[in-house]
Amino acid sequence: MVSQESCGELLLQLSSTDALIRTFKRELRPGGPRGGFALLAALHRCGGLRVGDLAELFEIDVSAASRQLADLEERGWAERVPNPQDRRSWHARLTPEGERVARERTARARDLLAEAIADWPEEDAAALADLLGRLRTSFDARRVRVPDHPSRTASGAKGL
Amino acid sequence: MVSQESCGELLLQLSSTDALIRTFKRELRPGGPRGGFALLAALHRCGGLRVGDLAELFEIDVSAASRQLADLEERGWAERVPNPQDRRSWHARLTPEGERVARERTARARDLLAEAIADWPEEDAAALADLLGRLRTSFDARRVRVPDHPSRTASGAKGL
DNA sequence: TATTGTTATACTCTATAACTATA
DNA sequence: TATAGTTATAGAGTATAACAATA
Repeated sequence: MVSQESCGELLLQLSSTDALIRTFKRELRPGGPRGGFALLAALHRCGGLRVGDLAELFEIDVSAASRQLADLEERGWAERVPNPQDRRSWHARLTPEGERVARERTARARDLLAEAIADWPEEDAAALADLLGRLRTSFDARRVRVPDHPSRTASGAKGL
Repeated sequence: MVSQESCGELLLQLSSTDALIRTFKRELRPGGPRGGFALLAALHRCGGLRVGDLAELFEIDVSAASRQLADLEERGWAERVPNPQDRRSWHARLTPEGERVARERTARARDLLAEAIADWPEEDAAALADLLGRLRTSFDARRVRVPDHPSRTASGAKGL
């Protein structure tokens, strides 16, 4: 059980992290396309994903995921391949050029982060990543228990 | 020094946290106004703040902060009081009704978070809050070293 | 009838630029 | 001339709703 004080403090830091992420994204933007970079990274990491998977991964509506994927296709970075098991859906995957861009962009983001926490001990960075992962897991579990979002069934990939 | 692997993993978890925060905000929205809740909480916590302080706190442009504050004023939750030392700026503060709303909304957010991490040990929640705070500090320090954003001088309140 | 996905539309939020007022 | 803030405008991103196709 977590005390009210700790929850309040964590809430505060999450708000601060929201601002941090916004700035991080903004600084990552110049010199490259912005919309759908997160999708690009997910496809780079996970390989073939359906539109519904992407929507669930980023907790956005399917329509938003569809639009972002279309954007990646227009840039020649992603393509849809037919899904023989279910012809309603497709598997989205990166083109070779998309893979190249994904690698380049991911490296830039990682370097930006590395620069900021250069003086951190290794174990702190690992601990933060671990705790954030568990926070996401706890939140996803809560949403399943409270079925206010019937459109989200929490069936698929969650890791990113 | 943090390894490339840890940085990559942390980057991944930050992306996931971005999605988490988006959902958290969305679930907090119904039953109340959305825009500017973060400002409301900041004013509730810090008391009188200038528009520039708010912009810096949330890493948004002054114009965005100005607009959000105007929104709070229209709802009767905030007001500007003159600053005798510098008549260009004002101190924004909450009205009694604004204080009430801020308390109610903060409590709801805290409960939502508390529900999600109910089975966490106290020390993990505290550790996560601490690490997120240090992440923000590290990022702010980096931005000062690399003066690409002359409009941000990193002089004021930073805690939220 | 339920599910997967697309498109059209409206809304929220932010950045940029031009502007006013004060230091 | 520099700083604090406001307003107008444009852009990015998301949600809602209506729709088509398949299971």
